[in-house]
Amino acid sequence: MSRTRFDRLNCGVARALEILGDWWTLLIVRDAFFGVRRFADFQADLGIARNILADRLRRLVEHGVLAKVDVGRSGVRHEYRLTEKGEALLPVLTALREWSDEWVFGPGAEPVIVRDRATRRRVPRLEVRSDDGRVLGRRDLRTEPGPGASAETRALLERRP
Amino acid sequence: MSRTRFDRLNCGVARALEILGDWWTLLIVRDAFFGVRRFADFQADLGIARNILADRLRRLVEHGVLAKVDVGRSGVRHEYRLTEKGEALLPVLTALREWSDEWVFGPGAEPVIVRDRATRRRVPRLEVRSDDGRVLGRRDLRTEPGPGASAETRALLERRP
DNA sequence: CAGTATCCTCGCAGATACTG
DNA sequence: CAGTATCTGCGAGGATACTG
Repeated sequence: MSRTRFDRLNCGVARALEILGDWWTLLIVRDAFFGVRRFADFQADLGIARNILADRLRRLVEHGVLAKVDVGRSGVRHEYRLTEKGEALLPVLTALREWSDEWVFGPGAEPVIVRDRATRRRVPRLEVRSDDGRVLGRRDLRTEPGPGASAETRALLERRP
Repeated sequence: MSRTRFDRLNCGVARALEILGDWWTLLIVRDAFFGVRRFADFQADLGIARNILADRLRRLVEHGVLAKVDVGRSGVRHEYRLTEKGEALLPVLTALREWSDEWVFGPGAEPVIVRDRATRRRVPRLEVRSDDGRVLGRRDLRTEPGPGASAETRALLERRP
């Protein structure tokens, strides 16, 4: 059988993964954050096959993460630019990079450092926090059905104390 | 040719994706955060094939995200529990869920609401912030080579102003 | 219950040639 | 330059049967 699709699942993580969850997509988005905009530049930087790249870019445009903009004369050049929806992925990429910096590369071996342009200081770690500033872990959180919860989601959450 | 592997790439996002970037892995981790611990429970909840689930669990244990714990008598029951490294993925899952809640489901249609157990209040959005509390977007950030940067990473970052 | 062993099918991906 | 078309194949993923 073919791959199970997640786009009907009543779960935010699943839906996001249906769009972003394959091997290449988030790397393409990362490149977009770094300022890459042209087909050839994505291709050269990632070493991805041209047809795969074309497919991923098309999907990202369909989902509104990137916008394909005609630039220059006669539509022979295009650029792929992050939309607002795309830029909203910054916390996702940041969280992945920070996790990897700490747990895969190890502290002190990060390939990239990110600073606030204004203050020149390193950006504080991305953490789940409460109103009053406490850092929250899994056990500090309580999940409950939201307005968009399906019956299954509701049942699932109630089974789990 | 087979898939390009990312585990030699000098990039945090790529390394993280080499571990987490397939279709199922982050959903398994999400379930673990929800409190799922048993093979059969993962299988029933996700509808994933048993051999694929076994493979993913093994990989997650190898990478230290989950720990396989013998429980009960004579090693006939096991549980998979999040390690510290695994729990450190909370921001990643949170970022994905929040992005999806806002941009895929739309505001007011979130399947799940997350509250701070202590205050009962909803958890503030995960945002990249500066020391002084400003919310930072892509253009507010400056990336530079870190201590673990390879020559390629260094060159890449310098090409991009 | 928690897997392993097999088999099978597509989808993902790479390589290359071609086109407006 | 920015793709499309075509070929090819590995392997991810699904289904099922079996086992300690």
